[in-house]
Amino acid sequence: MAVRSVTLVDVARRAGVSRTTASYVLNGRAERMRIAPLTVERVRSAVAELGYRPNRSAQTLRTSTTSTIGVLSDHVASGHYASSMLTGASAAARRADHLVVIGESEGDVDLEALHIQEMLDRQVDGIVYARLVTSTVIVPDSLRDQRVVLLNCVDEQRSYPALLPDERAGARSAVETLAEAGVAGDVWVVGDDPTPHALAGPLRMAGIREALDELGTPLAGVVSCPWAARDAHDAVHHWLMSGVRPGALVCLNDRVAMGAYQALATHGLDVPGDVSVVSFDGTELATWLRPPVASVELPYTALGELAVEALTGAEELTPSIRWVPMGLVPGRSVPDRERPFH
Amino acid sequence: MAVRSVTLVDVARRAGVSRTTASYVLNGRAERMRIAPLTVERVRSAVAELGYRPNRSAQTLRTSTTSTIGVLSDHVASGHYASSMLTGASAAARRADHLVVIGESEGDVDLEALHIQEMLDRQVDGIVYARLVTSTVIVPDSLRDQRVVLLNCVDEQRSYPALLPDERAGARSAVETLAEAGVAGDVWVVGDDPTPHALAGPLRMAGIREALDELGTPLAGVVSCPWAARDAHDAVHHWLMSGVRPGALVCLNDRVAMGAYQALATHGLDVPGDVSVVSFDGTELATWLRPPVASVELPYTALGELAVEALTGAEELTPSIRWVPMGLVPGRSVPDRERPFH
DNA sequence: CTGTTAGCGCCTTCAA
DNA sequence: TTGAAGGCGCTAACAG
Repeated sequence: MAVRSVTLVDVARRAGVSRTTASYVLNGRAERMRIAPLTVERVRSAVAELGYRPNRSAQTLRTSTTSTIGVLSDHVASGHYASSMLTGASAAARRADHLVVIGESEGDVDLEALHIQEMLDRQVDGIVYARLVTSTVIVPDSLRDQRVVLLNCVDEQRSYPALLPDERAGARSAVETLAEAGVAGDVWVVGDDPTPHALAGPLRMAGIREALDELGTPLAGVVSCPWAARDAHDAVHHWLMSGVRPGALVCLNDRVAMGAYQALATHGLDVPGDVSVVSFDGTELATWLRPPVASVELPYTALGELAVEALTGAEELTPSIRWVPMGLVPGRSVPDRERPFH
Repeated sequence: MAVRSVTLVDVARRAGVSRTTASYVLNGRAERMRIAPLTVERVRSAVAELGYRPNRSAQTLRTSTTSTIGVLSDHVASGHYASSMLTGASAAARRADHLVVIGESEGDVDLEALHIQEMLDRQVDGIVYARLVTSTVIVPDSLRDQRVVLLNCVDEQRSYPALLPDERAGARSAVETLAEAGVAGDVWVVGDDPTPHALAGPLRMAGIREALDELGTPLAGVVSCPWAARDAHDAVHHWLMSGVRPGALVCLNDRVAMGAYQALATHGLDVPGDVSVVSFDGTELATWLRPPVASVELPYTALGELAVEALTGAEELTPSIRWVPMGLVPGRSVPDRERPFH
């Protein structure tokens, strides 16, 4: 334990060179300093033989950098699927030889402040400020002048670079999926119920409307309900009671789709035989439904990766919004496209 | 940015004392060093007025401690609900004035080794070695002689402290729930299909058998299937085709319960009217089903908290297994207990 | 290419 | 109580 670890001096001695030379070699300045290849080799071997590892704290004290990225979130690490954002962040960090430290505020501003303080004290090289639900945020003052990237949120003043799921484009691809299957003629939306500060709902609606417009097909109607399985079930059930028989449903998230499925089943309606369904979020739940529902996926992993890449990369950070593409998790909730034989 | 931050010297000067004194005050040695209360006060104010924050790297360089805990996991951060372990870890760390750094190996040993290296380089004060699925592991050699706590796993040699969900007790409470509702007379298990290295299945089965034994009721039977919604549906559907009409199902996890629900619905069986159901894992899925299924919850948050508390606490770490209680997420999948009127 | 020198900010004797 | 001094391990400018 306290075996006094191997230091640069040891390496230098072993390689028969000066500390300076050893340092240069390890910092990739051998070239510039025109150090003999043989010398470089000797240093390298010494490092290997001794199992030398630079002392990060010493390096930090000297350079004020830590090769560490902080990820600050409200609930991202907990409960939900959104934590795959951390997977993306961790992977990207690894690639850049960085490590990720996390801080979950659980929506508590004071807790958040403490985490920020801890991270700044540790001189993280950058901070990802993330939200579980796409929203507009007020970035704490303590983060001013720090390297920050907003993930799944934007600040009112647009003074930070932000990464957001491209919900509009995602919504369009949902509609296109229906169109390709030839069932875009009678499309209903289930779940329109914008939560304050949540941006996804309106964007999804906008994308759906746009796509239908281009197809020259009107939106048949909207069934409003909160984004929860139970509420969706009740709303759709009630709605179906009125005798409507929709051709296709666009559910604004997977839980809503689950509720809709339950109601459709109660009414003896088959998916995709009688009704086609597409959904949003692309959670595992989508694949568990029978049949699995085609769902426009929230690109959490990509968001995490891009945020960390921006922070670890050399490019300057400039205020901007970057829309990250959403993929489509295929399902069997839409009929196979009729393929003309030729 | 490079405004040369406030250092201890500044504080000392401002307080009109020596660096030594300031240091003592900040490290809680004022008492022992018999420093005048007034002096202490002056230092405290100086700290506040200057917004002084000790430089962590300098402290680390000097003390070899970082107030940082590493959490190493295979997939815990990703996709699944298990990430609430990180919430627990983060919260416990915060309470102990520590921060959590994460490393996700994605099941790759080399990647894991790299993360371990990074963490050790940064001199984390302890490491949580975690697994998404309860399993037996081989702890990497590089972790020997480090402060390590195993979370949701054990090593063959039992040479580390380990935290495991108390599956047996959890299973017993599942059966008790059925018994209290008076429906423990015809209990079937759905999902027995032990994955290699996964420990939960056998423990759950054992607990169920024990509890039934004590009730003097035999286990009616077992429907085997992998722990997936689709497989469970198919297995239960097939089984019901044979005409069996079970009184109660213990599903070995929530996805299995979901599949069972689907099959029961197909056969016109009502939950809990015709069949009672209890399940395991306590994921959100359990609450989304109709009716929500009562589920024995995996205590991920508690596991995370306990692991970090063990690491940040003063007590010595000794090899052991600590069984962490599993709560019951209530549902409406079991009839209300008949309450005698009196 | 190399050795020297100077800190980075903090903790911790030691002698005053 | 305090000032001086050493050192944690490393980087980097500078004069050979």
